[in-house]
Amino acid sequence: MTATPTLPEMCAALGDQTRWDILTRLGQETMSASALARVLPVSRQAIVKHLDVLSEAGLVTAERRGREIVYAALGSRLNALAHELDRIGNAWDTRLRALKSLAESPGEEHVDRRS
Amino acid sequence: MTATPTLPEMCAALGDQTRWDILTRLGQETMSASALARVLPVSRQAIVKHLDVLSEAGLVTAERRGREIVYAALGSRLNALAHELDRIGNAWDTRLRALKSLAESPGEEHVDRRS
DNA sequence: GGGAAGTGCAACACTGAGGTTGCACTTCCG
DNA sequence: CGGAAGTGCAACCTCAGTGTTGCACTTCCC
Repeated sequence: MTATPTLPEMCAALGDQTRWDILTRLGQETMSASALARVLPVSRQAIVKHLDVLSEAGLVTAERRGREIVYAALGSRLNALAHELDRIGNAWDTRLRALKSLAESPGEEHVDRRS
Repeated sequence: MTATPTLPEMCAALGDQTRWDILTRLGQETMSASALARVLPVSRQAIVKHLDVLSEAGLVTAERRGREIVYAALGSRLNALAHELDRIGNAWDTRLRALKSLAESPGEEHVDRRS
């Protein structure tokens, strides 16, 4: 068990569509890298790299089964991350409420920076 | 309010150290891009780009205050993401438990794919 | 008015993430 | 044995993300 990945590292591991495709499959049934490559529109080597990232993040387990290696999605790290994010989100909002309750200056114009 | 970002998109927005630096600051006090640039070791333009990403993900709010734009960290989206991740994590683990309880074959060798 | 502070826009550079292909090696099994 | 299936390793390519600099424009305020 290597050092627990940092928060940005965990999120980065989850910040890729292909990796979610893999995780979704592995959440339904355990599969090998080759089996995943047959199902997903990427090469086996690409899948292996993603599995390495996911393994490093503690999101999948690898289990050798004779000639192949079977992977499975692991929920515990995801739950741990969820708890941490929830805690942080609550902290932000409580601070915001505290500021608003004592400042509450009018005439504020909201800006939409989204394209 | 644009379309809600997908799960990988949300995670990708949170998968960068500099953005967490920004969010941490904005979670403590509202600041402008220039103010953040004075505090963090990156240029203002880099900060602006990050703020665009964060705004797109609904993680910060922008409020024009005269000549400057003040940003604040917003927890609601983070909480929503946390709930979704928690739900998914639980689903994975229940499936794993179900499989293990009826397969339970011995002689399994665990492989460590981490470097 | 005019300078200081803040933002907006554009062009550019660099690195790393994601993906591919090719080949060698191990393992299963007819 | 020998082929099929699976994995391991390495070189390579491409592009988007992160960051920079420079300049024009708006806003505040002495």
